[in-house]
Amino acid sequence: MAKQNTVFKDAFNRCLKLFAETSTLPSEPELGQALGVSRTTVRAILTRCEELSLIAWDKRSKTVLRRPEPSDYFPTAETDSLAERIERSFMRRILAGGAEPGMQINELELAREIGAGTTSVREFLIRFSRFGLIEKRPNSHWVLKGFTREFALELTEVREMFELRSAARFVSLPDHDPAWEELKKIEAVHREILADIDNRYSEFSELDERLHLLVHKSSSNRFIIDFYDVIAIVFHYHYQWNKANARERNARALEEHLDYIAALQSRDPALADQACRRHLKSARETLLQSIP
Amino acid sequence: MAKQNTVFKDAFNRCLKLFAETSTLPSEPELGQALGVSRTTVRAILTRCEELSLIAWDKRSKTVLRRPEPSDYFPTAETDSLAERIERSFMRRILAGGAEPGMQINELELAREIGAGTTSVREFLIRFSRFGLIEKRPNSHWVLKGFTREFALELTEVREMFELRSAARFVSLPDHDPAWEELKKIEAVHREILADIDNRYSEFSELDERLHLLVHKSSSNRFIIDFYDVIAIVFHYHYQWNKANARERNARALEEHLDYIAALQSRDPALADQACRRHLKSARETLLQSIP
DNA sequence: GTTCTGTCTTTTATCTACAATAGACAGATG
DNA sequence: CATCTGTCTATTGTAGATAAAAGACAGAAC
Repeated sequence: MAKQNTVFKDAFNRCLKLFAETSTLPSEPELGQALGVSRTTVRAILTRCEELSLIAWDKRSKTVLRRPEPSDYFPTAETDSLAERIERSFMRRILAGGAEPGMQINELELAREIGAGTTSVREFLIRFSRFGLIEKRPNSHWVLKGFTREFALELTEVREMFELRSAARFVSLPDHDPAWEELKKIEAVHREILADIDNRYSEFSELDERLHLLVHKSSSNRFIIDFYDVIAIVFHYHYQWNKANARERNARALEEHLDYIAALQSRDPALADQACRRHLKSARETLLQSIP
Repeated sequence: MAKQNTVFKDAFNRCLKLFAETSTLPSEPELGQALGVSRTTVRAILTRCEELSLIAWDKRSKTVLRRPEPSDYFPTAETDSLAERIERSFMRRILAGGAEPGMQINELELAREIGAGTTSVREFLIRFSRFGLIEKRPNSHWVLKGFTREFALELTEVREMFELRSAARFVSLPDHDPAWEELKKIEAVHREILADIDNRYSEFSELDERLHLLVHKSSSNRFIIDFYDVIAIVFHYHYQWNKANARERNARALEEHLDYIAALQSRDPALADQACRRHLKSARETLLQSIP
């Protein structure tokens, strides 16, 4: 195989969901727009729909013939891009399987294990190297630096610098900036989750990312915003493997977030700075606790 | 060709220079150590030396037969790794040739122009993307974001945060830290260059990198240290294409460096902070002046 | 005349293959 | 017995090939 057709399969699945709403489909360019793919892919989707007798298609007329059934969809395992699969496999490997710092990483072995070509794995490692967890020895292997205490401290040091700076920028945003609107929405979701914390505490992870990314974005600095990727991936996988006391931890973090949000909304730099520091401090402690 | 033998060629050239000093060569492992290559490469070098009648080689005895001549060396053009060649070509292209922001970057075209395979170019672009000058549209082209005023401002904002933090860390380094020794050496070179500024002003660029990297390293933070790569590459190429008033600019910067160095040596955090700010401010202005 | 479709070309994503390089091991040498 | 050399194997760096996806263009349809 040269290229996986995951774009096609994923867009196909998303397209079937559209059928629930309308009986006639829009034009090819419009569909492409809606699904975020090119016309070439749209036509491939339509062709397949026709083959499955899901639609009747003749030039501009496209009529839905029947509701899609579960068996019409591609299995979700096939809709993930190769890069996503590699990332997941790799993270599982280095987080779950005893990954001692200093361990060597072998491209070929990794590729075989994941079932991908070496090129893809290699490109993944290059992209991943900016997270500071691995390092290349030229003409030789990669070295795993490990998710250690030092790593967490270095990460949070930069994170704190960046977020404090971003928060300071945030409070001085003009009133009409859409960030205020988004902040309100985020606040509302916080209250919803807190009201039903026992059932919904696990939604915190996603919300956390949404709030902090919003703050970082107000820095208008590509390096600060890009760095948030590092934070996001670390916390994302961190939440996945450290579930001890998740309910209480998340409840407390939600409260801190609400303080932080209120401080931002006050437009008072000193208040925002304080609230930001408080929250970052406890976020750091939480992260450090999970590291042996 | 599968892999360029630039490691061999470069090590071969460096090996010939060793001949000037000794008439008998050390063992293979020792040579490998000295040249920073594996034994396999050492043996390839020795084999070639033997072919050229440069040495007599029988097991452990390796005697130099004659001085190497210029024609024995590989041309320097062949000793650069492919990655270096790609970087240079690419930088020339986007800095010299009218590189408007928003321009599309074509992997295949770039590869043909540089005379490399697409894989290498692709990997270069992935690595390079962390410098914030290009961005990928998945399944489609790269977009050049351009060396703009905003870029320079965003870069310097982060640089200033990082360097101030590093300088603060520097003054609290223990007395026996080797950084103090290196700082002294750097100071001495500054004075040497200033004493003969008319002839040696162009050596400033390299010295600048040496000093700032030393400061950044004292942060002991991989993210701060890694970010210095971004600064270094920008200033490196910046110096190459903005030579107007280079003599005066560099002379002034050298003086500022000396103040900065003295402030660091004073171990006084407030003094260091001040001197650092002053120098960073003028470095930023210099950079901005060169952007239209 | 604008937007759509049919067709074709270009470019990316990925795999496979192979030379360069690193590295391992056993026997040789001092 | 420690270090070196001869030999062999494993892994990386790079090119080339190919299917998927993007996108360009002309003529058709509204």
